[in-house]
Amino acid sequence: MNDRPKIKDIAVRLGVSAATVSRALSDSGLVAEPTLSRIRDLAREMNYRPNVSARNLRTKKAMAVLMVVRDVGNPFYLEILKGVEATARAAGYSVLMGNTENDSDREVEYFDMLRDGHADGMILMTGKLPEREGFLASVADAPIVVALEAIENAGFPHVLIDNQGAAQNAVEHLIGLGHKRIAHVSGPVPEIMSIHRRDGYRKAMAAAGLPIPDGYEPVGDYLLHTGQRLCHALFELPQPPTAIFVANDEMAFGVIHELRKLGLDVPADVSVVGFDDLFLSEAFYPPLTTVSQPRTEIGRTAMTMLLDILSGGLAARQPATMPTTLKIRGTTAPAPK
Amino acid sequence: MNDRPKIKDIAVRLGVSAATVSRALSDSGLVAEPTLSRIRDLAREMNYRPNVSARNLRTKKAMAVLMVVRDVGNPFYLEILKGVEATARAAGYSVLMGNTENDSDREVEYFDMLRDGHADGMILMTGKLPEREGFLASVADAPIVVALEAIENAGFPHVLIDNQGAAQNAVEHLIGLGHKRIAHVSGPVPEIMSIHRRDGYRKAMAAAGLPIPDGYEPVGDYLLHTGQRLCHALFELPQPPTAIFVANDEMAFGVIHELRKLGLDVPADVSVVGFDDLFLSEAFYPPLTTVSQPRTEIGRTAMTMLLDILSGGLAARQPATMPTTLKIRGTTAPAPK
DNA sequence: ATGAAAGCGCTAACAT
DNA sequence: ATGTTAGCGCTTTCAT
Repeated sequence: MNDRPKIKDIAVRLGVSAATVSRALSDSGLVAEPTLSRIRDLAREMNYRPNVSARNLRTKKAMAVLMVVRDVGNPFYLEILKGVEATARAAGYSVLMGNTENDSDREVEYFDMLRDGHADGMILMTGKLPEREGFLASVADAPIVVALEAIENAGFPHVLIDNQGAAQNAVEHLIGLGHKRIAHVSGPVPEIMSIHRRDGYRKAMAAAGLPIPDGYEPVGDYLLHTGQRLCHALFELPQPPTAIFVANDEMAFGVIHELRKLGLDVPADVSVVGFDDLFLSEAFYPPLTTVSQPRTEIGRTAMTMLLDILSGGLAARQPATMPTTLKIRGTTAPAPK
Repeated sequence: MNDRPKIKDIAVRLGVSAATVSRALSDSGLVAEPTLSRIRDLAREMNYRPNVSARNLRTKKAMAVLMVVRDVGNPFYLEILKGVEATARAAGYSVLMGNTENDSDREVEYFDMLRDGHADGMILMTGKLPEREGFLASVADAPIVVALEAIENAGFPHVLIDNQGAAQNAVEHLIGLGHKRIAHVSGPVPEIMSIHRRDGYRKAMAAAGLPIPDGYEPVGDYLLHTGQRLCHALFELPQPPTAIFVANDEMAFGVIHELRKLGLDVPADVSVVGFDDLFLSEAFYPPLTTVSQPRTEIGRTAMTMLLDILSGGLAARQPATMPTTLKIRGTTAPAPK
């Protein structure tokens, strides 16, 4: 296992030069037929694999891209990864996963991996840049595509969904069902994605002339147990809601779980809408009404953009916006009397 | 971004040799104090990062390990990844994710990544080796740790759970509740993990003197919709079960979803036990009774073993067996009259 | 304690 | 169409 053959071994055994072997193995079309086959055959026979470090050093490419997310633990990212991976593989790139856990140091680390040649480009899905002065300037011309989240004023190409529109649409569905007291469990709010979804909620409420009472917009963090906690708080208000629009499915599961503990029926007493459409959302009970995003497609698009940049193309300056659909399932029903 | 400083840049600016810079930056303890600090300061100031390809080429190490799973789409692996990653990072290694989707070609590809220097070692979680003659021999002495699944006759160190014992325990719980007609939705059955879980089921049934009627052991593949399909088939049998032990949570969700469609109540009409304890299993309705595995711990242990091998240590020859616990929640109840 | 020089395995000019 | 040569950026003998 450890005595890996190198190009020179093949060259010596065949009485040709290392360069010829290299050329033959890289489909350069510069090696003539008797030699070509002999080299390829022997390479296969010897189970030859080019040493990536040597090649990368020479070509200054890693043929790898970095996909950085804020939490690998969130299955939501997995399908995006699949889209990214499929597209990357087809182009001969491999994909490295980066996990920041919202830690600024780790964010920096992944940017460093770009600089030290670990990867050639990056798909960033953590709505922020490391908090260091001058950081933005130092990476402004790096091959980076931002997906799902937005990084403003950086000039990076983006792949987005219309969070505000989708949220508004979801809340309108609730309003159409006759709900008046609709609360919103939001994401971490300084972040753009959370703000957009909340804006959509507010816009729908305003358009319908519905008030947003104090305490109707608790701020969450996309985690299951936070959904539980915030739901509990909501029902200690003097006027609890009859419907809740939750910023993601994971928290929505927590909300529904807590509702059940409180003895409330979903959707008879309280309607719930989520956002993401996780693979379990339909099998959940009741099947979750939620906003579905084309995740694989998002991954594919982001990677395609990145490949474009990597091959010298100029990336689109306006973001690609992917369509969402509201999946109306079992957690929403007409408002109780 | 593209004009990355190299060791020589630092050396020139400081009037020292490249070798000294390299030594200073690698904590070799061979550089004296006035120089040492000057080098380190300048390196930081210039934001220097050693080029990994050059370093790896020279040292013949990648400082990376490969974690290969059969389906990145399964959230089950994410927590294991977290354990692996934490341990790896602490030792200065990064972790690459490999996804085989049960495709033999892709399996080979990841083994190749070991040979071409992409990674130094591998944590394998796909209960099988690529089907090529002589393959086992060709990788027998590679730094590989097998986790969750077993690869027999290969001499690789393993991190396992007692699948059979845990399964048996789960079924005994059902039996203790008075169930007689207990079915088992298994995993893909030529594979050892699936077989062990099924053996546990059979053992418990045999010990209680309970028969396993025809059709009571449908073979699945760990996927949600397969759980649905197999559950449906189970209830077309002349004597349907009153309890089902399902080989993983994902299929268990499908089973429960289907049960509901069939108008059957869980757990009043049918009890269900899963295996895995996914992060959503408790928030599911009813909260899923299931076998919980120490996932993070499994990842940590596997990576620790791999580090040990990588640093020249001899790996334990007998597998590390991690404890499981049966979480009794809301999907199991006494057998209906 | 530091420098000089060699070389990891590969690819890409530049010859021929 | 193939060989020769140089060098990617780093670490590591071997000198001094």
